[in-house]
Amino acid sequence: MTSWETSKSQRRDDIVAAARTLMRRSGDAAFSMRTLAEEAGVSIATPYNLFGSKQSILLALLSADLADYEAALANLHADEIEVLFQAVSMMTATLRADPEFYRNVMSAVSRDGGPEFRFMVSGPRYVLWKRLLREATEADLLRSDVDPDAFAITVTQQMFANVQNWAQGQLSLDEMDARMRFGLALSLSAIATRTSRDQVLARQKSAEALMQRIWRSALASRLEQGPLDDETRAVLADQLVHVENQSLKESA
Amino acid sequence: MTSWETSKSQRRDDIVAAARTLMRRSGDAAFSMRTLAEEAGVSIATPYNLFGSKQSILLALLSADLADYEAALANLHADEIEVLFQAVSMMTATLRADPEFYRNVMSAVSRDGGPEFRFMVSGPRYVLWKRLLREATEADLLRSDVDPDAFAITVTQQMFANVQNWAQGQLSLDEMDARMRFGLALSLSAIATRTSRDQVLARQKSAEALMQRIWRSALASRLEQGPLDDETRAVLADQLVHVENQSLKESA
DNA sequence: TGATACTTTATAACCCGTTTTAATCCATGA
DNA sequence: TCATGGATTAAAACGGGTTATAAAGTATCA
Repeated sequence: MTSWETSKSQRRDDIVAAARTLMRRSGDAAFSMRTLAEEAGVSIATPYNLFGSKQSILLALLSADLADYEAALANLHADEIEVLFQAVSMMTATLRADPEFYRNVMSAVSRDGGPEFRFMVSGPRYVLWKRLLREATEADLLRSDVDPDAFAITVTQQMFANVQNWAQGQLSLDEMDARMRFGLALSLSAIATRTSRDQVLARQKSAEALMQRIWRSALASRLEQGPLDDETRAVLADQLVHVENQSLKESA
Repeated sequence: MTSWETSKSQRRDDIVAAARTLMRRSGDAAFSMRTLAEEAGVSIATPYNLFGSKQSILLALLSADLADYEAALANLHADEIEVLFQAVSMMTATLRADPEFYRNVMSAVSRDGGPEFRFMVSGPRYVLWKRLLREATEADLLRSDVDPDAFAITVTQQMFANVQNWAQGQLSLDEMDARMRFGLALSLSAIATRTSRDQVLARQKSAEALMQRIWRSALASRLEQGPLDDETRAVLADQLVHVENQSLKESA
């Protein structure tokens, strides 16, 4: 590596570090390319020379963490069905470790998020889930009479949609976790074998109970803020989905 | 309605019509608030006075068509499981009637798409699906031992994610349709009753075959463009998901 | 050391969505 | 007919992402 290249990669690192700082400090509101350049001690043109665009910079932030996530996932020791649910747990744990940061990065990236975003974030995850599901099938815990690609796509899409919904403030982290578990268990229960059926159904029931508990407590805290007018009550009754969303908006 | 109010609603209509024209003419690239104002023969400030923001205008475009969709859905006569799949067909048909328009509007709206978007587009659809699923349950075509809210959320989320993926250019309309059918059938098969099990499984198999056919033809057309280098081949092998996406990008 | 080649810099510009300001229009009611 | 008052207008401005330009800087090689 020539000295030019080191100073270039140094600058890249500076910019990514500055982006992290800004994102963590006060969200994507404070994250303009001009403030980023200032924070990194660099001119406004440099980030464009080195990264090309704002979303590339944000993608660089995500990529590092996602690599950590996958590495940790490789070290799990459990039966092949449990690993699937642990993958969910780890995703939630990753997000919970620094929620504002991830929320800001993910929603910022997916706002502009062209195909690049999908390709870099969703793509690798699809490969990962496909592998996990194949391993479960090989262990005779999932039936093999359903197209593995189709199944993996469905599952991955569900996970991804949930994370995105969380990032956009439509779900609490807890509800995201519960939805992912429920959706996963539901899908799995459609192709579970005799060996794994009970295990999967138990997972499904527990995720279901978790969701119900979350809804009840969201509703309760909504009631504490004051009585419901009729319109709000109707919305809540029909659209429990939005309970979290609304309390989130009001607290913002 | 006073004469002021008629001229106001006239202006609203002009603006929405101009937005339709611009969207259909050349996509969201041509859709700036300044060109919109010009097209509508109105000052830049007026759209803000009447609608408040760009996304409100786009939402107004979507809302009318979604209302049509739901109205048409109310007139279906089929057994309660078939209606679910017909709802998918009708969604696809709606989008196919004017793909560029819907793609542009949806991706533009969901790009800026704050919670408003979700609330107005996804919310009513959730209510709709929940009703359809309840009717199927009451007809003893779905088991009732799974929380209907949780189930409806999962299904709606899947449908919505698929439409969004299509709007963002990651899926062909055909693949979106196939994915929706497959995901729906898979979820239903987890809670199908003895009466409906065969029907649902047949749907699942046919959607699966549909997806495979789409992948094969996408791969074939990709091969016609020239031989695959190793890297591309690896991506395609592991990530069939992106076949459509890539050919879409290249043809753009 | 000095010339070369490449990068970064400063700066201005462009278009975007949005907001603000004061001026202007014009239907309404006296 | 004319004053009133709300709606629309023109125009400028703000901060945003991004790009273009020429000047300044700096590592490499002769």
